[in-house]
Amino acid sequence: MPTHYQGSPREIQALDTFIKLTRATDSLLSRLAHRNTHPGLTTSQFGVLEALYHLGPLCQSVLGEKLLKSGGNITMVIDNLEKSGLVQRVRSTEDRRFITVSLTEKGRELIERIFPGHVQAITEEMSCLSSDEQQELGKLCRKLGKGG
Amino acid sequence: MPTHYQGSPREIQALDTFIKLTRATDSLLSRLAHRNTHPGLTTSQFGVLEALYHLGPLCQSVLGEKLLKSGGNITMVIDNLEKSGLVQRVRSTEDRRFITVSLTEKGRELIERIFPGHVQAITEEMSCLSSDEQQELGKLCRKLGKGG
DNA sequence: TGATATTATTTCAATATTGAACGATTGTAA
DNA sequence: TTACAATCGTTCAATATTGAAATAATATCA
Repeated sequence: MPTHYQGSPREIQALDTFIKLTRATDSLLSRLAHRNTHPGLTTSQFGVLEALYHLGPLCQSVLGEKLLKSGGNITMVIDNLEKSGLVQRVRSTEDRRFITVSLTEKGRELIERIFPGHVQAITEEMSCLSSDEQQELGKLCRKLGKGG
Repeated sequence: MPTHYQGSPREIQALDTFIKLTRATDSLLSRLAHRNTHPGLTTSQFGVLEALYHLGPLCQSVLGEKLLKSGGNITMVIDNLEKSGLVQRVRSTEDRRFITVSLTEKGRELIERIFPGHVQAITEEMSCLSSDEQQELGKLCRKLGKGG
């Protein structure tokens, strides 16, 4: 999307880079979504299962931090995963404010089964970049992600 | 988020790069959202106004392509912008399937007023990367966005 | 011309997402 | 200890988002 914005060269470059970044990410996520790499799960649900799979049981607030989502959102996504029998809630006995969310057997079995296909799809979609380019992209994103 | 995934080196690198990319973008967008650079507008609404401002009047399907959103979504976002009096719908007379969406005076005045602040916020958030780094990031994103 | 396919938009159900308000619980400090 | 502050999760209203089904209009082709 061209912008024609009359700003300083620094602003124009920042805006141009920002647009390329967000469009590339949107486009990549959209292509991945259409591969149906996690059938029967929404992207958010898949993200929660993946986090619990790799990090172990987590309370909802930590889950929200990891996934960069609000508390209200986590409550709803966990609700739906719980209805599907993929995760379980256990209220902590030491501090009764916390609820620990963990995978059920069904949830673990599911994420273990579909995760390899997910990785393969990502690998294919990233294959337009060489190994060196991926390395460089990762480095720049790491720097940008931490913020100014 | 560490993954501990036992895949080929190629898969591990792709997954690592993918995670860094999506987290950097999420984090950047989240930081921008908290700057309240488009008060009273959602991010989607701002995106529509911005597109119409830079590209001129567009029909809804083209708007959906530009913004990478579904038709149903565009209908709702335009509905809300129309209620706010920021855009107007006009059904095409040549081909009555099309609806042209354009900015109202109020909409144009608004986007003209808030766009500079939006650009400034982006410039500040991107300032952790040098000009050369932004150039490089843009190039890599451009390549990735087009897909494998 | 008439049947069929394509395209643009709307509608709907389900889920996501946020921010604010709220209740429950725990920590803190006078 | 008692008031106050902070934290965790839920609820709610509004909007977003998708995909599928439905409608309307146009294009194509036999």
